[in-house]
Amino acid sequence: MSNGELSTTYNPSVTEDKWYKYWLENKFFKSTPDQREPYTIVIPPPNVTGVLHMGHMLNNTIQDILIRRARMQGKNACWVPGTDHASIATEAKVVNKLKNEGIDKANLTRNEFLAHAWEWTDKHGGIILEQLKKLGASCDWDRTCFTMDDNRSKAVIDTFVALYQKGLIYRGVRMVNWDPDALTAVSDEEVIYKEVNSKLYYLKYQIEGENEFVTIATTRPETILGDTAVCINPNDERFTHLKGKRVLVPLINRSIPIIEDEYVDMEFGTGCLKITPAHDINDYEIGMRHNLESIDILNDNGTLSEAAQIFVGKDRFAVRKEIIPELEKGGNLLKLEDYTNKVGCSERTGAVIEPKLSAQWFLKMDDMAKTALDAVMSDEVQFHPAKFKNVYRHWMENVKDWCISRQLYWGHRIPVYYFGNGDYVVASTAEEALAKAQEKSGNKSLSLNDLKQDEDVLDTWASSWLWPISVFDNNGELDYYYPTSDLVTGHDIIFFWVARMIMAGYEFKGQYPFKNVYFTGMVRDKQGRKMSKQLGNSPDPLDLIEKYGADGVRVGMLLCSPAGGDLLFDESLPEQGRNFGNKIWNAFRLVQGWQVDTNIEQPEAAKIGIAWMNAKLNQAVEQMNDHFDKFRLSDALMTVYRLFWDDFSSWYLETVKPAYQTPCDKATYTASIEILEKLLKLLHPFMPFITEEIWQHIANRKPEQSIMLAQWPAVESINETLLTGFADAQAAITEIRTVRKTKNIAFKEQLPLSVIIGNDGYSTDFDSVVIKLTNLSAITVVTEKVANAAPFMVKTSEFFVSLGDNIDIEEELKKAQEELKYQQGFLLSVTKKLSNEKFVSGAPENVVAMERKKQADAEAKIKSLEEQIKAFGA
RNA sequence: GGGCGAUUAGCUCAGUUGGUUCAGAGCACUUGGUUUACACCCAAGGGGUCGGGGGUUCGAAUCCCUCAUCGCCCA
Repeated sequence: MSNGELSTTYNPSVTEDKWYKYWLENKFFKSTPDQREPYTIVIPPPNVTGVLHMGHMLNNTIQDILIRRARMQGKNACWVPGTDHASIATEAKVVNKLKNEGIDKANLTRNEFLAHAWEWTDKHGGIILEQLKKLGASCDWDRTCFTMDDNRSKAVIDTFVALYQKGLIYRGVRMVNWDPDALTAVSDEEVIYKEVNSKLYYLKYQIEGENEFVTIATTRPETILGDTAVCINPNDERFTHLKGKRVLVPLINRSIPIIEDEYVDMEFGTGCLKITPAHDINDYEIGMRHNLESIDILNDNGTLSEAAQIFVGKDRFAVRKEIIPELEKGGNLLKLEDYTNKVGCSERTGAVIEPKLSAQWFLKMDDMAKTALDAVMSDEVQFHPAKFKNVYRHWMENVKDWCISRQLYWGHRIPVYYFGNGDYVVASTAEEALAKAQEKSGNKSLSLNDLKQDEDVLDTWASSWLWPISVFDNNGELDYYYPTSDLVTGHDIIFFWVARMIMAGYEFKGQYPFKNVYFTGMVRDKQGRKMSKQLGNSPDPLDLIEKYGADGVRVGMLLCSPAGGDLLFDESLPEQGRNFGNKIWNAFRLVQGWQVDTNIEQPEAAKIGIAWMNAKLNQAVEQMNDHFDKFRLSDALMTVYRLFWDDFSSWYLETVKPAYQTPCDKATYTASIEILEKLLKLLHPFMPFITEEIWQHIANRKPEQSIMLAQWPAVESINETLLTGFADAQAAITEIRTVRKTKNIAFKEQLPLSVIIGNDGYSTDFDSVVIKLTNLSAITVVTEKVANAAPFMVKTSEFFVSLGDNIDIEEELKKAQEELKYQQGFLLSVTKKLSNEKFVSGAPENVVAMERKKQADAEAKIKSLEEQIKAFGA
């Protein structure tokens, strides 16, 4: 095949789909338990509501790199894909969709609503997974799981029952974060605090039986209707006279006590605090301490309830406006101040969260949290980067019981069954529940109709936390694949998900769920803004793939992704990835275009080039392995990037390539192909498509010979002497090129080079390479300085490019003098160091030896430069 | 308000136990280039008091203190 048949630019769009299909058809992604060591990743299941965004691209690129490398290392690589039902987000989407169709959720039964939700899920739920295929994700698709499919649901329900029986789940009335739009409690982690400009209202409460007032400050004047006390700090001398008295709530004239609690900040507002236990978490706690009544003035939808007495049925924000003129009329409004405070909003619906007292199910966290904390602090589970251990510890040490119930339809229904008088049983199925209920009540005539299942569903994370366990069948698979190897996820869900999976792992399997957690950063735009639909600053990943190829995008993602740090994405990155693909493509085109002539001998330069390239390759594999072990994936990529671009393309290929239209010897051709194949293997985890494309061009391969299944290169011994000698030759080559450039000497014009070999040696072994790459007529070893030449030094060896009439004495003299000055300064600092007795006695031997060598080298250079300057006639 | 982390070249970031390779990489930039694999390219360059100040040490980007700025998490 001549390279005329291959396009000069690589075109990903014609190869990527082809190879993905090929891999799928040959079931290369499939994993079943066998004798090999397993390497397992469970995907962080994307929401069924979502579409692929840049965060997924990053996350899944990383997982695919890890899984492909593990596969090439001969491990049984298993990447389990799946999706998450995302109860509140999905329910909100479905409610919205129904609203647009004129259907009100309130008019639907649970089952009718669920039918709509399932329809929605079936239609949209798999979109992301399909999109991941475009990225090249090598998931075992036969294992695709959904958090609400039968097996996963059973696991969640059984877990609830087991934890309940262990006494870890309890029902309690607690202050929860209430989302008045979604009509459900949400977890602390689902509340986003936003800074808003609001007002601080100063309100006067009349002291009962007196004509005196106390003033309190609040941002939420409508909540006064739920006040059950006014609180002062017992140490506040301004209010000593108020102790033991009562005040009247404005407008409704309810008499409430003045209580004392050190919680009150004497500096803030007026130093008097109104207490509304039903609608503020701190007030609730004070209320508990002082046995205060809680008056819940809000309905679930955020309107005022009968308990408020006035404004009943009006939304809390409307009341906040309307109550002000009333207070003013009653003489209760002292003043208004502008104020910025943070308001909690629902992550899902955006609604302002209302702290609300509510009966919910809770899971005790203390013991589980302790085990999970120890696991991470002792590095039994390793975090990458480790800085997240701190964040994790802080949360774990302050963990609160987990509110696991949600007032929604979409999710796993709580397996609690009530029968008569609020009594209940907990069981996996209604039938079991009935049996338990009959026993508990002693009433054998109870029937299924007498049981009423709890209306609520479980928090989505109550299924996600089981994910590394529940995705495997318990028929031996779980034992083989669990614990999994690595987890790759965003650091934003360290508490939601990672912490809880670790808890679940120890609680249910007695072992960690994964050995390593790789935290990715958040993908931001060039200006550091989070990517969002509202801002419109997020590129569509599929458009990017279309434009730059999946390989290009993968490389682009990785180029800007240090572990855990946010990454500033911009299109120059996938562009760089695409360019790299093109570089690889053209290097291949060059090699495969060579005509092989078995009769010609291998040139010396080629022989050296091959030996050197192999040494470089081994060195790079060693470095890459180290980077992979430490989860420094962008460094691993950069290592192979430079190996391919700089060492292979710019140095190796230039060294070995035959002159234009001349054939290549057999040995060089074969070695070049072997080297290229190794490089492709090292690149494969990062760029699966182009590597397979070229791999298949190189030879006719059977399916089982796919590069996907090839062995990751082993590290062979590295010839250090060769690397050093070649590096010296490279330094000389660069110097010669500079001479050509500054003197405007065309490459075609041959030049003679002379060398005086210095005391640390210059190996003439590499002369053939130097001659070829700089087009020299000859290299001559001399003992005297050469006149009319441009001099330069590599280490202590002196080189002379003879220039004849091209020489500019003035300029060379100036250069030499500058260099002399620098070397003298350098020598001075080294000498100073060496004459410091403390340094010589205190520093390690090798460091001192190094300094002595620097000294000797500098002295040699100075001597040489001085002679040179003399020769120039100065 | 509490905690955590960061600050290194124009930009994004490495820099592992203080000491060869310690001031680096990629991109960007400058200059030159149709040397037929690649202009999605080649070659050669310029560029940083390692946020400020203080300290420990023979030696600090690295350890300690302090100030400044920014970011994140929690309340």
